[in-house]
Amino acid sequence: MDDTHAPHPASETTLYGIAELARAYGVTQRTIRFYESKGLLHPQRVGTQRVYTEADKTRLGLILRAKTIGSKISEIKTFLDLYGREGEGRERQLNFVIDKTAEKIAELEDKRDQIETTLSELRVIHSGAKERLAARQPR
Amino acid sequence: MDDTHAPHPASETTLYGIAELARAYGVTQRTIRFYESKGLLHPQRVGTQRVYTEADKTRLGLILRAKTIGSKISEIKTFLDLYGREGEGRERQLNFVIDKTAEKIAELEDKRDQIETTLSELRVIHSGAKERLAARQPR
DNA sequence: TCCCCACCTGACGTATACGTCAAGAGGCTC
DNA sequence: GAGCCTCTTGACGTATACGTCAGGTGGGGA
Repeated sequence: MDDTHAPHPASETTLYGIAELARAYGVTQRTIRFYESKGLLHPQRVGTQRVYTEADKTRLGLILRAKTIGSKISEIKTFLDLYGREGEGRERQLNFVIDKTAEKIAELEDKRDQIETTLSELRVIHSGAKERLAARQPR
Repeated sequence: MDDTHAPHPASETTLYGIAELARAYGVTQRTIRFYESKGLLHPQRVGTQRVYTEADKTRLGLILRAKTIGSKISEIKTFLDLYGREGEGRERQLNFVIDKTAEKIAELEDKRDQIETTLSELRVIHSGAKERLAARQPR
């Protein structure tokens, strides 16, 4: 019965070292430690070493996605809270979640629209340049 | 015939001072000068004072939009070149424009998709919280 | 003419997001 | 048990994007 270290099933109890996690997302270990220092991650420890669960991994994924869509790290903290705090039924909490999500939604919709505008402009430039190139080389 | 300073038509020859331009976009004069120092703007001068044309204003608008969708200033420079360089027919230029626009388009489409993903998640959280709040207050 | 106002150019300060050593500890292997 | 590898915690360095003085200039208005 030597299945104590079976790594394949990637079940809910799979654990990761910092190096694995870093490779999984293409970030450095320094980055992961930095996020922890900012209160975004709270891995367990085995002695001094950090051990990450599947949930931690998911959380890091959310952090990185939040970053690429333009959130600052200080904002990401409350952002993550929204994902985690749904369950809380206290009225103040609910109102907080409702307000903050509405705010974020409006913000992201605006950003998406600006991206769409830019996209259509870039497509015009792109196809225009292609046509002009084709015109120079009739065959 | 004292129409030498008619400011209303906002025609193509309307000129702006740095203060007006700053107010128009809600940025500081420092920011505008900073962008100039990075080669993003090239206003005319009257003595030492900067004078901006309608084209300069449009350009600043593009810069700010590029910023909000996540471009770094060093990237914005080549980005602006794409908008201006369409006319150039030299083959290398055309290929450069085609490649760079394709690159940017792919990048922005990816970012837009991540925003859409986040938006739907936030909408779920938002309406979920609203329902739960309604359930606590039957009337 | 004096003064204020808006503008100018450095130059240094600041917040964010990490990168990069330095120095040390625990575990594996030969 | 010596070397090597991976991980750890500081601590300082760096790039970006401005903010914030300090000190100076030119044009009006009272």
